[in-house]
Amino acid sequence: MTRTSLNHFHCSMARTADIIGDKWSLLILRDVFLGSKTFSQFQKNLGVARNILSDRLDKLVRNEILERRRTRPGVERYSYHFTDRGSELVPVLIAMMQWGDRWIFGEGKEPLELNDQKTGRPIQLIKVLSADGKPLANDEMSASPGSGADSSILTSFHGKRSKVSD
Amino acid sequence: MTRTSLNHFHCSMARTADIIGDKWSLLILRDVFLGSKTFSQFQKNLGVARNILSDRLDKLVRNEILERRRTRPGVERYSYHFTDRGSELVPVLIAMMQWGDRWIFGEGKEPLELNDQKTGRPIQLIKVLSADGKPLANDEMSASPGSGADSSILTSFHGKRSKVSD
DNA sequence: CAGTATCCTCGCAGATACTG
DNA sequence: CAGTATCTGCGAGGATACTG
Repeated sequence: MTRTSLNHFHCSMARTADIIGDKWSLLILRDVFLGSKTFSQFQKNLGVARNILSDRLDKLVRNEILERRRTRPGVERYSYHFTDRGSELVPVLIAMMQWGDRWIFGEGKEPLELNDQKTGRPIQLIKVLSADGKPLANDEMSASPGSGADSSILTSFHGKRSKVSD
Repeated sequence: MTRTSLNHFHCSMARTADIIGDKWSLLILRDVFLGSKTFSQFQKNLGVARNILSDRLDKLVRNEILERRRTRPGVERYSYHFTDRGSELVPVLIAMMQWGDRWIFGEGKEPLELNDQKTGRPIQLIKVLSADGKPLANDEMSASPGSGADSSILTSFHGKRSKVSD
C-alpha cells in the first residue's frame, strides 16, 4: 500500500484506512486522545522521526482530523486538538484498544482504564447497536467458535459491492 | 513504521495497530467481513499483488485473526474465516466504516448498510458505553466545536502512561 | 520550540513466471 | 486454484543538521 492510494475504492473502510490506516497516525491520535498536544510531546512519547511526525501531523490537519492552534500569540508554540471530525474517530481508537486489552494483554494484564471526564464513569465497553438503539446480542458478533461450521457474523449487506475492485 | 515493530510499546493500541494497522490487512478483513473467503476472491476484489496477499493472509493466520480451512479434502482449496479473536475485531471495522460513511461520503452518499444476519435488523450505530452498560451521551464524544476552547473528550485515564516511549 | 532539509537505507509493493 | 519464487524500484522511515 501507500504506493497506491485507496481513493478509487468506493468503500468507507478503504477511504478511512487511507487516512488513518497507518501506524504513526494511529499512534498520534491515541496520544492526542490521552492528552498530548504538542509536537515535542508526540516526538518524545512515540520516538518517531521528526520529519515523519511533521508529515503525519500535516496530513491529519489537512484531513481535518486535527486542528493546529497557536498557544501564545507571536511565539512559535502550537498545540494539536481533535476537530469534530477527529473526535468521532475516538470509537475506532477505543475499539482497537479494547481488542488489544482483551486479546493481546490477557486477563491479569491490567488493561488501560478510561474514565469519562464529565461523569467520571469508567468506559469499558464498545458495542454495536441496531438502528433502534437496542444492543445486538454481542454473542452474535463473536459466537461462532473458531472452528465452527459456517461462522456467520454479519454477512448480509446492501450497497455497492460491485465496485469493490474499482 | 513497519521498519520498527511496535511490540515494545506497552499499549493495546500500538500492538493492535501492529497487527491490523496496515491497509491491506484492514481491507482483507473488511472483505472477509463482507463474505469473501478465498485467495482469489481477495485477489480479485482488492487487486493486490499475490505475494503481498499471501504475506498478509499468513500474518493474519499467524496472529490467529483468520483461520484457514481446507474446503475439500485432498484438493488444494482453502477458505479463510474469522477466529473468535478475529471476529471481535468487527467492531473496529464497523467503527471505521461508520466514520467513513459519515465524514467521507456525505449525507446523500448512500452509506453501506449492514444487517444483522439473524434478526435482520439494520446495524447503524456503534456506541461507547460506560461500565454499567448505559450509553454515554454521545454528544460528549464529539461535543467540542472544532475551534472551541479546550476540547476535552476523554482525557483522564489510569494505567501505565509512563512506559509510553519504551 | 517546532518544525524543514538532506541523505541514505531497507522493505513494501508490483509484475510476472513458475509449481503442486 | 492457491500459492511460492524472483527481480526491481519507489518511497516510507530513520538520523542528523539546520532555521525562524
